[in-house]
Amino acid sequence: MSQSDLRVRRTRRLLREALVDLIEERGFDKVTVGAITERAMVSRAAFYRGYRDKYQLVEQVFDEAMAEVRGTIGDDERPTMARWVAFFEHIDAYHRLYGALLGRRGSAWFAARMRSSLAEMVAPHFPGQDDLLPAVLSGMFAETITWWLDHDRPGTPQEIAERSAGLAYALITAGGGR
Amino acid sequence: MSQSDLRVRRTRRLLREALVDLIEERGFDKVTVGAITERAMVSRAAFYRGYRDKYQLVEQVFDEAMAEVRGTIGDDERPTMARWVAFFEHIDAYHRLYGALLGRRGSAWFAARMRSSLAEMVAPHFPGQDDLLPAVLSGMFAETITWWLDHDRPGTPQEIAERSAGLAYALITAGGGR
DNA sequence: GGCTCCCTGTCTCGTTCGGGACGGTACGGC
DNA sequence: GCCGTACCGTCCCGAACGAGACAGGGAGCC
Repeated sequence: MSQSDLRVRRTRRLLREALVDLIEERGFDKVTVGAITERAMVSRAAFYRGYRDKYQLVEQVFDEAMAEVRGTIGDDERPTMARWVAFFEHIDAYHRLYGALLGRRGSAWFAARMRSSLAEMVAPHFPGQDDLLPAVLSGMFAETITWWLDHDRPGTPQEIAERSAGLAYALITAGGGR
Repeated sequence: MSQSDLRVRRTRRLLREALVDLIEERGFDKVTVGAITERAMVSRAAFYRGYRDKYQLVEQVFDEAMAEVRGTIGDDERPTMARWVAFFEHIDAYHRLYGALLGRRGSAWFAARMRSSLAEMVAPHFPGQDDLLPAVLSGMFAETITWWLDHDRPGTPQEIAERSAGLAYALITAGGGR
């Protein structure tokens, strides 16, 4: 019920945008709940009705974005080039969010969380193995994204997707044989 | 009381921004109340609690901006160059609003209203005369602003202020002698 | 040790808001 | 003609919200 209430969706959106603004301005560590709510024109009480703290806000914003990209990419297919491209197009569309969270002003806590999320997305493609390869792949992947965003996204999403895919396949054929 | 409620101020701001967006996109005439509230993430009921119709929204947004510029310029001084510059700096800061309202996609109704507002600002400087000179001055003034905004504000506010002031003084010395 | 700030997280009460339905008007297609 | 569609403007009621106060926790400074 309340999930679809326009006020709830609006509050979430305003808080999300204020969060990204403030991370860009002063870095995640220096962002306070009061500053977020002031920028968002939302009361602190409303913030705490929806979130435990600023960390949970980041998690939820991130989860929503990941859910969206999972939806557009699809779950059960093998990794094709179209899916790589779709992923980087998603990063491109949300570049302010990811750049703020993963960049120099982001938080190490979140970067680690993102790597583990990526590992979970990758792992099903390598059944019956331990989780070293997914972990390394996701680390490489996260690093590629961070580099791309920190350098203001040079080239098109297609190009960076192709380069990233090339690196990943090299890693898989080299170390994936067991 | 309710004027200072954060929700009221937020609603006004969201509606104002949505209005400017939509005028830029489709022109004032094609903007509906439903489209404004949808873009602003505000209910139609909330809109009608605050405004009679879209025209009153524009009027109030415009009145707020004019009140602000009157405040920064001051009321009782003679027109100095500093005041001309301050005025164009205001136009510059709110260029999306004025560009949307006065430009090709704006409304003739509003442009006329703006001219008469400018005439009211100018008239006190020419006491004891009929109102032809203020009317002509404000028309020229409005035209200058419209031209500047439609051409993406070439030059600095200072430069356009100086040119505009030069034109105005020429008009005054020519026709103001009576 | 004190003291002052600033921030956190929680709560209550009165206000504003959204959902949704209503009747009315205008326009266009068949 | 008679439909369907779209927008307007108004209303009620329950839900979300803001204001403001509260206790508690650091960090810095004298």
